[in-house]
Amino acid sequence: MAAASKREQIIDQALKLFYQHGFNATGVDKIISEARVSKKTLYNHFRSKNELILAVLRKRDELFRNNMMRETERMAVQPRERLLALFDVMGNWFHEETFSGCMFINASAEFSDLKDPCHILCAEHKRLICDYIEELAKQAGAQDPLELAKQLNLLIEGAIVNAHVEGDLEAGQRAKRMGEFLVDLALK
Amino acid sequence: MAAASKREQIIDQALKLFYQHGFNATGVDKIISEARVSKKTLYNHFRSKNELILAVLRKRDELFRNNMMRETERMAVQPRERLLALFDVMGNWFHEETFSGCMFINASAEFSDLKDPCHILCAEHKRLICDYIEELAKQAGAQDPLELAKQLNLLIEGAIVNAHVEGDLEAGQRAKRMGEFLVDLALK
DNA sequence: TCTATGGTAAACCTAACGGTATACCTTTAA
DNA sequence: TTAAAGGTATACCGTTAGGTTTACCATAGA
Repeated sequence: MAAASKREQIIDQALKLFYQHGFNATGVDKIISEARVSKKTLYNHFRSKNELILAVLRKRDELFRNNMMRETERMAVQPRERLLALFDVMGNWFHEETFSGCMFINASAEFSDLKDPCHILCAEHKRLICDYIEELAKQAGAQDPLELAKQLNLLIEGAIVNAHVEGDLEAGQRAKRMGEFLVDLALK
Repeated sequence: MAAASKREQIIDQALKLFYQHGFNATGVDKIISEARVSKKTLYNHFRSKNELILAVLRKRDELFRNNMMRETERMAVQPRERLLALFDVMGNWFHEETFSGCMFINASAEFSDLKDPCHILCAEHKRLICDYIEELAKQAGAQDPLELAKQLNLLIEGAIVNAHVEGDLEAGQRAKRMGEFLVDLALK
């Protein structure tokens, strides 16, 4: 099998395990066993477990944001409606069986030092999501697109935590109702 | 030294370490060394590391909510103002040097199974906080105190994540502005 | 005064951790 | 055809994990 494919195989399995059980709780032995590769192969592709974690987070960021944007733009056409569709996309995610919170919030909990490369990647991910919301807010003609984006982003993060910690699957709808007020306010 | 005191000593040090570095990343050897007790003593008081974690979470819940209520009620007298003072209390917390996010959100990330005793305790903590906000909302004469409480709770959780993951210390103020809007709406 | 009780240090247990080394096998391209 | 590249399994490394055991010491209540 091609090297690139092995690499993806490792990342994909590591992503599943890290997401479901956490980073420190998941050993490399478990990863190679699930990915059906040898330890040598893993260490050929990644210098250390930490490098693998970074690769996993980068892939997750890519997958998550692509999916978020694709779904949002599929569900609504007008910018204002797209801002609100964001909450529906989140709500659907909460209802998935494998939902286990936001991987980047989870990672920040385990790598809490703000200067830790993993934590930096998490902050970057959140910033990119905020950028996307700001772009939608601009298209919708918001008075202060950045402020609206930060507000909606805060609502989304609150909803994710609500859904994960308290198991409140309706958090997406609640956040959407709150978001509607803010969007109306920002667009009027 | 009295037994009860040793127990508290262990819990206090474990709390610091778990909060700063996470649960799985903190070994019992580190805890006993920092708490200056022998391993035997730790295992006399706690059946396992997991039991210690539960004890730590219970203590953190008690300390955190007591402080939250005390500070909120010290900062404002009128129920409406107390609802908003909650965000100031959070904002001040974010600015503390030792701030490392919400310990219960962090714990939920490492013990992601909803049926895990640790996760259950985290959900309970969040519910108790919501109960307190609901009580304030009732006193303020909100039309739907539970709904308002859930909304403000979501804002608080969003602000905590914002502050921790992105290092945005102004998240408390942003959440307060959003909260003001919702409180006005719920009281009119 | 005696004896639990609960403390101590330190050795020890097994299992798992992240990571390396060895030896061999398969694919692929010059 | 051959040799490099990258795969495999497996054994191994030192360290650390959670947890137990041993032997001894200090205090306090009957």
